[in-house]
Amino acid sequence: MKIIKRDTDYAVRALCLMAKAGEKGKNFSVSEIAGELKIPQPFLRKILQTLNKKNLLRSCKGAGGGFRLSRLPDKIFLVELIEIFQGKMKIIECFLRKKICPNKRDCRLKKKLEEIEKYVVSELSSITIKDLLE
Amino acid sequence: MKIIKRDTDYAVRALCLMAKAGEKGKNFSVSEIAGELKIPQPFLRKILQTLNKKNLLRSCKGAGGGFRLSRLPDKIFLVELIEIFQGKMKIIECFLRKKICPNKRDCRLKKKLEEIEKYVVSELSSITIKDLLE
DNA sequence: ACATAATGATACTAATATGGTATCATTTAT
DNA sequence: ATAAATGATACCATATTAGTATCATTATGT
Repeated sequence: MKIIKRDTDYAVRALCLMAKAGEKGKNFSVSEIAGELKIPQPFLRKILQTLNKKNLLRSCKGAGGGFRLSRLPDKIFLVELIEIFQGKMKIIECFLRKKICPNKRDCRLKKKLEEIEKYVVSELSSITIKDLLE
Repeated sequence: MKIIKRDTDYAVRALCLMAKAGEKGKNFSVSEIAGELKIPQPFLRKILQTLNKKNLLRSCKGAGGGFRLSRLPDKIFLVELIEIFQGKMKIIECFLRKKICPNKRDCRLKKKLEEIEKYVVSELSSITIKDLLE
């Protein structure tokens, strides 16, 4: 079972490319990036538009336009990207949906799952696009 | 994004029911469990058959037959159930698929993701059906 | 002004995974 | 023999994921 979906993956790669080449403020057109990374162009376009809406990129319309990073690579966190494209990770929810566990509040399992989830999120929060470059 | 799928969830609940009621060796028919837990019968049947194939249950055909646990509840691990129905969790794979990361072996990211994955698996391995009962 | 090259918005389609049914064969208790 | 169960397996329905198409808008260069 894969935890990272394709769009998240593509987003990460595109951001890395931009960060790598990144003289400050350089615009990248979708076709430029798609060509380089061999990602289907219109799909990537949708992805970058999403990143733009979420303020991770800034866009410029018109000839010579494109996208550029709106933050430094060390301020773009993996967990953020995952949440944008896949929503928050929920490890817990299902087991507890119909209170399989009789003593609701202080169930050991719930606590343990919450711990795991917190750990994962916090670790993923510590990874940035910059970390992927070096 | 939900990490636990429905069949895993149902499997857990069914096993819990069996463990809870469990005088040693008691058989449960599919319809009995499905009725109790309000799970669609034929779907649950498929799930229990899978558990039987994986030797978590033993089955008995014919009138009065059914399924029973083939292990003590404290020997049935969550992570095992997840892997049966959903395959191994793979956090890493995707980011590294097309070597987004240039220095292949000693990349910090890879190590970190591996760490996270190991932690999650080991923590899930420490949770058993028995833990869900008390 | 106009052609061109880009993104914005959005609707649509294709492929795959998930959730669930149906059915026939086999086994066992009564 | 019959009824009550599982075994095996093929099928169907729905949801999610992956990707395309298209028209509108905006900016640039001539």
